[in-house]
Amino acid sequence: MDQLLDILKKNQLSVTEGRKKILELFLNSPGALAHADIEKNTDASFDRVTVYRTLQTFVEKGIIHNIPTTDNSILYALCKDNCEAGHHHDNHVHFICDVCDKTICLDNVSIPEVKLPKGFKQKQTDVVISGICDECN
Amino acid sequence: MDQLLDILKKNQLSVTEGRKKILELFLNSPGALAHADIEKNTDASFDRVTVYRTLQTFVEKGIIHNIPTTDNSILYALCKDNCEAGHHHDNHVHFICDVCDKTICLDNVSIPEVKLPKGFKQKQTDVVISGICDECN
DNA sequence: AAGATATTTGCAATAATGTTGCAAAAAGGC
DNA sequence: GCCTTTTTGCAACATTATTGCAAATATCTT
Repeated sequence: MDQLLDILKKNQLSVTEGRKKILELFLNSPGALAHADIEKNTDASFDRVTVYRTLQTFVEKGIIHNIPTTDNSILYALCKDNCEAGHHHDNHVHFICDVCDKTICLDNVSIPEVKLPKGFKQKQTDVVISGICDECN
Repeated sequence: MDQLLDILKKNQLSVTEGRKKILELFLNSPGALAHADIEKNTDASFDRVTVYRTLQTFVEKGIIHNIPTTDNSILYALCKDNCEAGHHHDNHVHFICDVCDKTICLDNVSIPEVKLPKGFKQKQTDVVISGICDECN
């Protein structure tokens, strides 16, 4: 029943206040979160270091993944479906709204095929589209 | 004849040592550069602040553009062709090599069309592919 | 080419962001 | 409930980025 515990246990993580709260944030957030967002929304109940380490752990376990940005920040978003195995399958497009500044995972929009020149071996493809999102339009 | 002066003057920028040297770095670099790379390669002849401001100016003028990354760094690369007008047209794919860690602009690989859900307005599309580049393969 | 004006640079101070070691606290197993 | 393992928080430190202002440099004018 409790989705939080479920996810944590599935990944062999001890259930702690910090992890629960941060994971809850992600579950309730429509878009991606930056480290700063998380610090804000946990109203300083955790040490900065804990947030760093929790995010790192979640990425390693495949609970969240990070999204490329053009500024010097890291955005994190929940992995859907079958990422939890340990390796990521984030084959969806990320959208950044220029108006509300939110980043959204467009789970239904899949990454198109890209043909690379000879000699290049392709492993991961990230697509980030910016513009105006449906809510701000 | 001097490409450096040409670019700077076209963009109504005063020609200074710093700008010349940094722009030269970009012209001689096959891939993208991070702020740290630039500081290294100018062997501390400029203040860090100058580098920051120069990069910012170049981005504003459309001489360089920045490339999304999943770590907390900003990569910059020269804009080709007709970016210089002021707004960017970086419709090429960026490739990050997992081995040599270089980022390369694949000018010949164009960004595929992506259909967004209703309500989304698309402005800029960035595609970042990681894997192994032709030199490391 | 020299002076006047506008722009750019470097320094210093400050802020923001990220990392590491270690002892105390909390979680999981029995 | 006790013991072992894991996680947290603190402190100190390292790195990266920003701002104001005076000095230096570039451009313009004549």
